[in-house]
Amino acid sequence: MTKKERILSVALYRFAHEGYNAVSTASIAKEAEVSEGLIFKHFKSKQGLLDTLREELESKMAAKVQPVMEAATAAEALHLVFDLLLNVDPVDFNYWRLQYQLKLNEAYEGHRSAQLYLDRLSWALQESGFPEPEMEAQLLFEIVDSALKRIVFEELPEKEKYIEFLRKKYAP
Amino acid sequence: MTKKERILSVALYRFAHEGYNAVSTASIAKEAEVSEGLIFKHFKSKQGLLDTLREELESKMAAKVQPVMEAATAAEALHLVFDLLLNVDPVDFNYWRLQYQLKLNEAYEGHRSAQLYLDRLSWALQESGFPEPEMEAQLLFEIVDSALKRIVFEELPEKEKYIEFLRKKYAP
DNA sequence: ATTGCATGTAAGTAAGTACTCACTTTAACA
DNA sequence: TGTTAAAGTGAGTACTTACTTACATGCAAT
Repeated sequence: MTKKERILSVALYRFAHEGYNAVSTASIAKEAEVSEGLIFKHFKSKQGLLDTLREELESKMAAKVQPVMEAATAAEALHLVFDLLLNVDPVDFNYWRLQYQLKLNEAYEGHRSAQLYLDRLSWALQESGFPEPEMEAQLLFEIVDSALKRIVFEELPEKEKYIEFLRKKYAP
Repeated sequence: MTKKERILSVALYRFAHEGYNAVSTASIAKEAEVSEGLIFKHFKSKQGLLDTLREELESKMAAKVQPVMEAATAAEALHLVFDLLLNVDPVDFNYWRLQYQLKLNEAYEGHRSAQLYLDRLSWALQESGFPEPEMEAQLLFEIVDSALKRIVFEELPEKEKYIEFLRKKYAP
């Protein structure tokens, strides 16, 4: 692990758990055992450090969603939505926690890709015979999002049971 | 409006929109047009100011949930869950936004009263014939919570339509 | 009248903030 | 082997932070 990677790793953990503003560059440097100046050599500013983490986060999000976007049939797409929840890698938990931190403040641009995902859900639900596919898609989106949140914050002990319970409602 | 109330009002708005750590006592004092020292006279510390807001928030939450807890029948309880969403007072939006800020970090003690609310939903859903009332209650809780979130962050334009869509699923 | 007390302010303080700068070390390569 | 560029440091910068202190004002009760 290079020093640069150590900075990123510490920053990800601290930003995800305590929030961007609560964490100082000095404390990141100390925990990563590097000089504070090195943070600014590599990332130009504290915001630049966050931006780097956000880029990593966004590519992870895109990869996660891809199977649903590329599924051959509507039924398969709906099935894969729940696989996505079953397969969250604990190594990535802090990236998702960071996402929930970022979503709160700034108007956060997950909007563009989120709309494509919503449209895809809407299409799949219509194909599957749901009478109000658009609202149903919005609801399903919120359900999956809140389940993901509970998973990464380790508040969902009976994960598998709960996900199967959800799946029955949309992809029986 | 007394100076004390002005401090609380500015702090609520800023904490809710920007987050506790991003807002300085100096900037609160300036916006409320009082001296910075007065904040510490009244609230002892910045954390004390937040605690005061949190107490107000908690009593507002208890009042919101009360009708559901005291409903005579299960069907009425479920019906009232959605009224709760329809009747959120825009004047209180910042209190709910603050709640979503606080929930993220600290382990936030909404847990005790949340469990009572969950038990109540579980009971109502069982009475209404849902086969898995506990998971269904958990799900309903998340659905209502995310709808409230979208309402107070003004991301739900067709509020009434969406709430009726939800109500049909639980209290037809 | 005088005490006491809550409300209020202006001007501090020490510690912490993000960030810079002059400098040294490391390591690949002509 | 000497040159070059990146990686890395540690001590500084100007500024902001939460909080304190000394002092002023109005006002009710003794």
